[in-house]
Amino acid sequence: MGMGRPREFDAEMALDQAMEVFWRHGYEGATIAQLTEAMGINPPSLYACFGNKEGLLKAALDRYTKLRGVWMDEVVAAPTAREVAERMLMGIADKQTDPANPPGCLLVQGGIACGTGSENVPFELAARRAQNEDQLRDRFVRAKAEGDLKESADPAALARYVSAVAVGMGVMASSGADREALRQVADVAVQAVEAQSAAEERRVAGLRG
Amino acid sequence: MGMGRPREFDAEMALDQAMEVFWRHGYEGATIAQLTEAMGINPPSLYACFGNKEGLLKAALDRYTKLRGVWMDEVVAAPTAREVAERMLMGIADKQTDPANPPGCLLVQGGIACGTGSENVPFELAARRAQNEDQLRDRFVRAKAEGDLKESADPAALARYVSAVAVGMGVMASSGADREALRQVADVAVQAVEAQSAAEERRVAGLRG
DNA sequence: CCACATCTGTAGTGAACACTACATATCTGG
DNA sequence: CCAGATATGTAGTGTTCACTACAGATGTGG
Repeated sequence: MGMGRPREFDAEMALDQAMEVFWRHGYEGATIAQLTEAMGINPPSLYACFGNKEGLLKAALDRYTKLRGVWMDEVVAAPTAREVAERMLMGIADKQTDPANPPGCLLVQGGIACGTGSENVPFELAARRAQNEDQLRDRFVRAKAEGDLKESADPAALARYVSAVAVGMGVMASSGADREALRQVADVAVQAVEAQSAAEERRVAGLRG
Repeated sequence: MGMGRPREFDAEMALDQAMEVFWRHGYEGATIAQLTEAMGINPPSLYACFGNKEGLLKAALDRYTKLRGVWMDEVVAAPTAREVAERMLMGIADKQTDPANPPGCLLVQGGIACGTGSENVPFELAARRAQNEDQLRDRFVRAKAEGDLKESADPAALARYVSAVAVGMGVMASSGADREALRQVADVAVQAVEAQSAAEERRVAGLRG
């Protein structure tokens, strides 16, 4: 038996376009008409390929987090917790104001609150944000074990903190904050992580005695 | 001429109910049916009183920011920049997890991204968030003038930073973070403000020389 | 008690929404 | 070249949306 007519569009390219629509308008604000037009296909092709609107969102999120995961790996490869935070937040300041993309972060813009029938969309986004937080926490646990973070540091709290700042920056970016403003936020934010570093602790202790 | 039939509902009580619906479902996710049911009125009463859905949102935001403004006044009344940040972020940790309200912050939950026809809703929310940020900035300008913040401190950047953390905490709260988790974030965040204090600078300088 | 003005409840309005039936087109395996 | 399988484009489907026409109710000023 034959394997049927092949699809005439590139699913990944179409996903990139869908991602941008969700990114700009959010899940509920994005309409199937906008999505299909951006993807260059008709509704039946969309539904045959992705199931429904929520399936399309999940596929777009998979692609987004996959691309982002490569970058996050570079972030946590930084030698110290302080530099991890700096790379992460400075990188976010740049990425969230990159004119090649809609402002902000898809994991925030996608939908913080949704109406009846889409309640699990915010959960879905939260789960993806939590993955980033877990990756940061693991890195900070290592930093503490290595003596990079001081003994009293709480890796989970630090990871939550960096995550929270990242999300806050995303919201500010989507409401018009420019790159310089976000970098200033990142710069201040990093100082809280620095305050947890063992090197900083030793520096002050050395001055003291 | 007569002044017509008096309205049979309390506009402020109705607004409180509408506020909660917007808070929980966002602007686009909230339907007129949900709003009218929560407010205990019928659509014509809503439209006669508030114009349209967006007018109702603005009225709810006015009420929200008015109540919040009282609290913000207490926050900026703290004696030092560090304590301003601490009161603000610790208070937010508590308020955003208060079971009496939906989790998170209306100024974030209301709508970060919206569809065609509601583009100004995110702007409206951003403008209200900016008011808080301005109030913080003014307070930090004063703190710098008073010698509370060190000479190299940037009050605008600090205010943006505290605002960003507050927003990030709001998103985390709405996706299930509990009070203790938010307090940990606030605790770390405050340390960045502390690092900008003149007292901290003097303490380190005193140790050095 | 009457003219007028405003509110309220019922019952819709057209538009936009996510989604799909169906006929047609294009492939593979035999 | 045919049968089965999958994709595509056209043209809808029913539902839900924000919003309102209208008639009756309830107030004030004369």
